[in-house]
Parts: sequence; structure tokens; C-alpha cells
Amino acid sequence: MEMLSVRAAGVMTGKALRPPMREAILDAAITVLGQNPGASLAEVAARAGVGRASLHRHFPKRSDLIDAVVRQCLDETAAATEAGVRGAGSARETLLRTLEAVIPLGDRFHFLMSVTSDAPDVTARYQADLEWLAQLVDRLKEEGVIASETPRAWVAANIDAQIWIAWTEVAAGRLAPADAAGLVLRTLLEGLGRR
Amino acid sequence: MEMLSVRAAGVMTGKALRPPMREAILDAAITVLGQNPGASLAEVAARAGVGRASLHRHFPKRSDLIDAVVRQCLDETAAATEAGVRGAGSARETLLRTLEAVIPLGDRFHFLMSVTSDAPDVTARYQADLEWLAQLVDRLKEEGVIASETPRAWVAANIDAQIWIAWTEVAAGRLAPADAAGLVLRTLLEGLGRR
DNA sequence: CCCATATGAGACATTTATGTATCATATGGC
DNA sequence: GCCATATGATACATAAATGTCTCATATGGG
Repeated sequence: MEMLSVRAAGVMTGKALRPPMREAILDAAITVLGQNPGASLAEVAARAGVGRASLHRHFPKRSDLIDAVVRQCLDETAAATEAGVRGAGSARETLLRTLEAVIPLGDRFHFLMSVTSDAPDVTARYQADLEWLAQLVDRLKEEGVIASETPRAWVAANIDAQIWIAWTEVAAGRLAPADAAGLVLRTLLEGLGRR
Repeated sequence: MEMLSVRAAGVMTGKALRPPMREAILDAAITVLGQNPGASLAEVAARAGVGRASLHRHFPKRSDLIDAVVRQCLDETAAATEAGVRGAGSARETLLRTLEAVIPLGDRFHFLMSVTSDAPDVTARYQADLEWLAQLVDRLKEEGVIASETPRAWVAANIDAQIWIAWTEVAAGRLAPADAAGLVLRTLLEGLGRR
């Protein structure tokens, strides 16, 4: 039984368990590099409350940190969208659930937009996400929720933009988190005009 | 009369006449720094087809270049919005004319968003633009074009986002320039839903 | 043709960020 | 209490961008 406790404490840190420090650095990186992609690693370390040397121990090169953050963001958004897809229902319901799950990850989303990664698996996953969104758009058109003439790229760009706007407004305290997804859905489908 | 030609040639270059080189550098800066705000001045100079030393002659410090680009973008957007406002008409017509004028300047808009300038007059002009947009939103609400309960910040953020989306789609060749403003207005007011 | 001015190219110093190494210390399991 | 490991602080080396300077050259007006 001691073996088990030892394992849980950190021997298997390879990937299953995440040291708290690594997580703190990744969080700081999302915030700092999201606001300013050219920020220095010293700023990231300071935000994480960590020495710059320790940061380099976990991520030897800047590109390693960027890669790890991108993977983290992809993992989180994938988990969120999977949860949204799992439950059955109409495409409109799927969209609403996905929005509820994804809006709180707006900063992750924004970071993924601002970075260009060269790792092939990363771009593959990114493409997969875009493909999934495209299929959802097609389902929305089939159900008559979205006008079928509207270009797919236009719809996708609008969804992305709305997610970012909603996250910004929530983060600024101008919008209640519980209202965000509904407002986005309404704006997307009916616009801002007087109904 | 020779004096006049001399003047026109460049003696009064202080502000009235713009040397072609300065313009080329500013254009290149908008493009390069718009895509990657951390790009080096060497990249900007190369894009402008100009030596790096010459760039430093016109803009001794990096911040000087940034400032000049910001001012240029503010000038252009101000000229465009003024033209949209001048003609009388409903707020909806004003919005449409403004969109037509501003969408082609989407990259200028995007650049202004991505940069934080510390010059006081720049921030003042930026605030003035935001104020003008807020007033237009109020007029739209008064006319019943936009639902009056919708928060002003939500409307403004949506307009900004639509401008950027439209510019991107036009630049990518997926949207005809002539269709852009109309599509934006329709999406803003009626959304993407089937009418 | 001559001259003033602007440019391009290159050398150079300075600054800033990055990456590496070392050492003292603290933390946590045993 | 002891020891392994991780961390923080510091110093150092390297790389890259920035800013300055000089010189040869071209351009355009007189």
C-alpha cells in the first residue's frame, strides 16, 4: 500500500499526474502570452510566482512551453466540446451546450488563434476541431436553424468571434456567466435587431 | 513660381506632403506588425523594400514607428467614418455607409486593437472613436433598429468583430467586396437564422 | 555639370531575451 | 534526523534586435 501512496505522490509524474508548478506555469503562460504573444519568459515566470530557472527546468526552450500550452488548450477545449456533443439532441441544443462549455475557455481559444505551431499533431488536432465545427454548421443548416445560403466560413467565423466577445464581456464583469451562452445563441441566430 | 515647384517638391515635407518612402514603410509596418506585433524592424524594412538604416532615419526608435502607424490608422479610419456620417439619413443608413467605408480598412482596425499606445492624444482619439460608435448605437436603439435592452458594449463589440470578419473574408477571396457591408448589416440585425 | 540631399550597405556598440550552470536551501518521504 | 529531489537566486554565455555611425552612390534641382 505504501507503494501506491508513493506512486500517487509523484513517481509517475511522467504524464498522468501534473505537478502543481507545471500547471501554474501553464496558466500564467496562457494569461501573459495570450495578452502579448511576445512577452518574455521572465514575465511568465513572475506571473506564475516561479523562478525563471525553474521554468527552464520544466520547459527547456521557449518553443517547448508554447507547445505545452497549445496542447493544454487543445485538451481543455476538446474535453469541453466532447461533453457538449455526447448528449443527444438537435444541432441547436448541441450548439447551446457547446457554447456553455466553451465560453469559459475563451482565453484558451484566443491563445490558440494567436499562435502558429509547427508540430504536425497540433495542426492535425486543430484541423479536426475546425472540421467538427463545420459539420455542426451543416447540421444546423439541415435543421433549418441557419439559413442554408450563408457561407460555412462566415458562420464559423461568427461563432468563434461570439465566443471571444462573450468571454471578454464575462471577464470584464459586464455579463453574467449564466447569461452568456444564451445571449450568444440569440445574437447568432436572430441578430441584434428588434424582433 | 519656381518657389512653388520647390515647395511642392519636398521643402515643406513637414506634414503636408508625404515622401513616398515614408508611406511605403508605414504600409509595410501595418501589414507585417499587424500579422505579428513582435516582428523585427528588419522584416518591416525588407517588406517595404528599404534599407534598415533608412527606416531608422525616418523613425529613430521603434516606438516612433509604432506611433506613426497608429496615427496613420486613426487618420484613415477617421476620414472614412466622417464620410459616412456627413450624409444625412437614418442611423441605419449611417451604419451601412460607415460599414462600407470601414470594412476595407479592417487591417487598420485590427492593428489599432493589437497595439497599446501610451501617447495621450492617441488614446484620446481612440476614446473619441469609441464614443462616436456608442452614440451611433444609441441612435440605432432610438430608431428601433436595435433592441433597446441589448447592452451597448455587446453591440459595439459585435460591430467591431463583424468588421474584422468581413475584412478577413474579403482578403481571403471568399467574399465579394461589394457584398461585405450588406452581409454584415444583415448578420448584425437579423442574425444567421432562417428568416 | 555641380551640389545638396537621401539612400543603401555595412560595421559597430548596446540592450534584451534566451539558455546553461552552479550553489545554497527547503521540502517531504523514510 | 537524514537524504533525495526540487526550487530560488545568481552568474554567465550566447543570440537577436535595436540604435548609431560612416561611406560610397544615386538622384534631382540649380
